Amino acid sequence: MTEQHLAQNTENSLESPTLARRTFDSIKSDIINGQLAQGTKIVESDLALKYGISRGPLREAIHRLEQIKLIVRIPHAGSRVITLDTKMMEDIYTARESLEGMAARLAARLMPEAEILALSELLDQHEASISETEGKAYFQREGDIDFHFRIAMASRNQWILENLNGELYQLIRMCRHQSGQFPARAQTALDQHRQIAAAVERRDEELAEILMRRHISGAWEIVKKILEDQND
Amino acid sequence: MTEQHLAQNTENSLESPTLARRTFDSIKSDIINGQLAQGTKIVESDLALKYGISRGPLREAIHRLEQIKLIVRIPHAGSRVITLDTKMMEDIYTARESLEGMAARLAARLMPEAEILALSELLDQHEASISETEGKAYFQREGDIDFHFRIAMASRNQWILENLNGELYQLIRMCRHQSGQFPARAQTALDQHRQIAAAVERRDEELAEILMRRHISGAWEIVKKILEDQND
DNA sequence: TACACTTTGATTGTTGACAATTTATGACTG
DNA sequence: CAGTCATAAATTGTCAACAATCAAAGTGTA
Repeated sequence: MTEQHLAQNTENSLESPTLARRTFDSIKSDIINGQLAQGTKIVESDLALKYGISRGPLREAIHRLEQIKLIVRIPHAGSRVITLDTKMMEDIYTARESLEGMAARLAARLMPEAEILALSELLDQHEASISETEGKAYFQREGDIDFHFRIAMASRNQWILENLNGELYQLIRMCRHQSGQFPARAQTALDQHRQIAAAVERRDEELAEILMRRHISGAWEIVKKILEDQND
Repeated sequence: MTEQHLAQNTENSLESPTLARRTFDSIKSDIINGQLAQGTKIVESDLALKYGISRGPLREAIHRLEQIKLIVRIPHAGSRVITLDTKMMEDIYTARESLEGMAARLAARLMPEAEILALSELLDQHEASISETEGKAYFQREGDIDFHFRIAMASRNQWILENLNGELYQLIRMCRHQSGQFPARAQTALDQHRQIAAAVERRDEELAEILMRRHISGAWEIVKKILEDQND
């Protein structure tokens, strides 16, 4: 277990100049893909040993993880990996609906033609990947996030971009991972993405926002059902 | 200068059990009300001395200040107090418009009657404070934030609440402070608040959201003018 | 004089030890 | 036997010293 983390560290050592940052990345992916289960108690000395570093940088990593809400922390009492419940996910999807709706509006106003073209090509790729023999569930997920990421980028709004990327998408990724495979909604999602892209291309801010909000609240309805079915 | 901070610390020592947290609060208010000017270089050892603590907890405070975007930080190069420019404030007001619009919608759906009543009484107080001889600019500002805070609370959405309180309002407070006194827009704002409250009372989600968004984008237009006038 | 290089100084990143606090354990008492 | 208090273990919070890194001052050369 130590070896894999060492490998990961040396692998990331180019992109993250600081030890705390690299550890943050490591723990983050460990949480997102479930290697650190929800509700796990975090003991600083144990984790420091596991990742082969001292408590100082580990502490910094934990604090950053707390800020993006992957870890819950109580002074003097310790910290645990977050446990996703339905209410929290609803809050997150609602906030995302609001923020990404605005992002779509801004994208319709500001996105350069070249980027719109590239977005359209991305959707073509997705179309192709759906036609291929399935099993590309993972690819579809990342493709979905990719589309939403580009809209967020196009908003040219730093605050919205950072919060979607840094916090909301992470939690949604985690939720998806824990909930296992999702139903084959890929075609529906792609159609909606196309409509949104079309609205952006027509510079129809109002429509772009409305469609994005519908798209996300629709996604939430499905996630919600899955979460509720799991609680049986 | 040391004395005031010591006083502040002992004052907060009941609510914040940890030294890092208290220092975080101290530096935060120092930044917001301008005692630490924008763009000031932050030197850890200096600040640690100034606040009478070690670099460890100070570092934690700085990291949290970075997360709420009051401090900008570059690895190995140090950190500075943020400098508010027009673009950043526009991003923040836009994000706020989106989030608080959603909050108003949720408030219209979920706010209990008792809270709506209390909200109405709050607005009565504001009305009274406006009638009084002026000079209550400070009070009006805090009153304004109070109203928006209650709507955010009523949304029952933890994520939205935390982000409005923890980050956006802080930056807006800071911007207001730096921009000096604002024009006497109190009556206009109060009227708009009343309309929003009325929409919430009627459980008209759509209208509540629209009115809130107009209210905030209107506020931004005014702030924007002031900021642009300052750049002469 | 301008430019590249080296070296020095200052500042951040990291570490391990120490202090303060909480939680768990167990004895004592009603 | 239940409940409460005191003690002990484990864990977090804090500190001061050490190592790594960056920015600037200074030196030498074309």
